[in-house]
Amino acid sequence: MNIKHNKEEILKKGMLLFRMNGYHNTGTNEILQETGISRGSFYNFFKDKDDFGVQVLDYYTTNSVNYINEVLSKKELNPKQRIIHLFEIFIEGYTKVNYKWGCLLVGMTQELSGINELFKEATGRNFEEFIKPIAHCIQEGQDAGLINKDLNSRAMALSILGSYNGALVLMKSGLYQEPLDAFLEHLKKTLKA
Amino acid sequence: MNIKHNKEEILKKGMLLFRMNGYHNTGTNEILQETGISRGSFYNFFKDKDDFGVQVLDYYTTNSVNYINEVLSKKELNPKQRIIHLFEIFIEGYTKVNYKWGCLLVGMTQELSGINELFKEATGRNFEEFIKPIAHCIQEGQDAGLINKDLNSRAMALSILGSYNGALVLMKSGLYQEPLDAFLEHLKKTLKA
DNA sequence: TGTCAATTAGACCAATCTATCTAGTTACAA
DNA sequence: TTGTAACTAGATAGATTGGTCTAATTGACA
Repeated sequence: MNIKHNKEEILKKGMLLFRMNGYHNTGTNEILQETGISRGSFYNFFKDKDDFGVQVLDYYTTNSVNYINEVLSKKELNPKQRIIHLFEIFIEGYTKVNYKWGCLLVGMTQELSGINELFKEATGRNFEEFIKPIAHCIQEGQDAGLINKDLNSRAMALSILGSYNGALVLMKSGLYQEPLDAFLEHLKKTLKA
Repeated sequence: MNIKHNKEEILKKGMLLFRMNGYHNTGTNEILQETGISRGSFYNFFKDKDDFGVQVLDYYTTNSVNYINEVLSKKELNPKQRIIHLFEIFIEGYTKVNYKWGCLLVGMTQELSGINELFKEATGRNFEEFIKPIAHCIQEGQDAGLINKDLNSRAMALSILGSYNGALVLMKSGLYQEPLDAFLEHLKKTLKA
């Protein structure tokens, strides 16, 4: 009696494992064991581990960006409030899992972009997907006079996303909540009209 | 004819390898080959690979912080100018190696802090060493009225260091110079009196 | 029903991983 | 000179790695 699996559940589990334990530190055996899939099936779905890694990353970004779009389209808040709300939600999530997780995209960038062109292409492309909706919402805020125009919307999105990622790294390093609070303060100041 | 090695040259080479290729992606064999040291010597100097990793990280931080202290004590610049100058120098360095490197401390945090208590202790402790001199210089600038007091010096240092680290991640992901420029803009605005 | 491609199972493989172990060498102090 | 501890060399080990291979099974469609 063979068991059928679909790609998405494998990608989801891989996302979890890579995010918690890192790419090189997660073996294919662990993936097989955790998903209950057989080796043959895995290599039927994915060319190799790198191919799987890239697909996991794309899956992560797709889901994250969908969520971002959802939050950033809440009509009961103005554009500036939406941005702040978005990062408050994200940070609350990390607090709830005791600061043990990180952003998969940051992790993969750090671990792989320097040594593997396939992943470098993927991380750059995926970051662009994150930047787009944030820059768009900032632009809205700027047009409405709610957010200053010291930087154009893309540069401001880059600066904010960068600060956020850096705060997550500091959090994970053992500084916990403090850098996250500092980031939120910084964010509010950055957006000030 | 046995060859004598000293710990520092091994640490230096390990630093280079971990920084370029990551911790899990660098095997002990590669370390032995690159340093020319024998397996026996390596395990005479270091308890195991993790012990080596932590010592490499400490070595990296000690050197970096020494350099930071040097730059931040240049009397021909005022405290605010020194901070800006510091990050401009760092960024110039990354530009020169074609954005291929990253901060070892960020890399080790991302790869190891979530799964290894030894490294979590080390990364937190090492980040504190980076924060100290920066916060100190900010405090000087605030006392002199050159830097605003929207945040206390430590929180501002956290925010800046976080933003810087995040910008390096974006750089490495394939966005190259753009996030670095956005960071420098942000830095100047953050410090504005 | 018969056919065929997609999928699954898991044994197997070569390469690589970290770490240990023994034997030999060196430096230095008594 | 001898004793001792630090250091070096490199063979070896056992576990684990990513990936391949063959055979069996499945599902969809002719």
